[in-house]
Amino acid sequence: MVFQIIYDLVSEIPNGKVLSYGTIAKIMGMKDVRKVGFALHANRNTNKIPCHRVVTSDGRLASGYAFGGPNVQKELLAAEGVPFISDKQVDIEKALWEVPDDLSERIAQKFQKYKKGRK
DNA sequence: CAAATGACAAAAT
DNA sequence: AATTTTGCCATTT
Repeated sequence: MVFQIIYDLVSEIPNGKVLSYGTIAKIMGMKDVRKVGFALHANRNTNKIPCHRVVTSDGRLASGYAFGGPNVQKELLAAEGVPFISDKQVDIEKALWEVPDDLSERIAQKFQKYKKGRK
């Protein structure tokens, strides 16, 4: 399922970097960013999936439903060296991870393949 | 099976 | 400039 694809990508985010929902959607060629977050929320394997490295488009942390609270998320990010502009806003410009072309292509292909096979 | 839901984002007011 | 509406689709019920 697509959730797994999203998990794969998120799992590749290097330490100290973040991705926005919109970026993930763009990489996957997905037109709906909501289900990106939906995927993360559906999954509670926060120990396996670094969902704290996923932020909103302006670098702010996602809504309060983040695995234990935004404060925890901030802690985790700060501990990884993510630059913060203010209390709950990361410097998205500097912290945004530039996904390697080969990886992004691979992810996109996975999604396309899945989409094609589905129904 | 039809309908509701959802950690967002960009466009339109 | 700030707030509201629209888009959009996999998953779940």
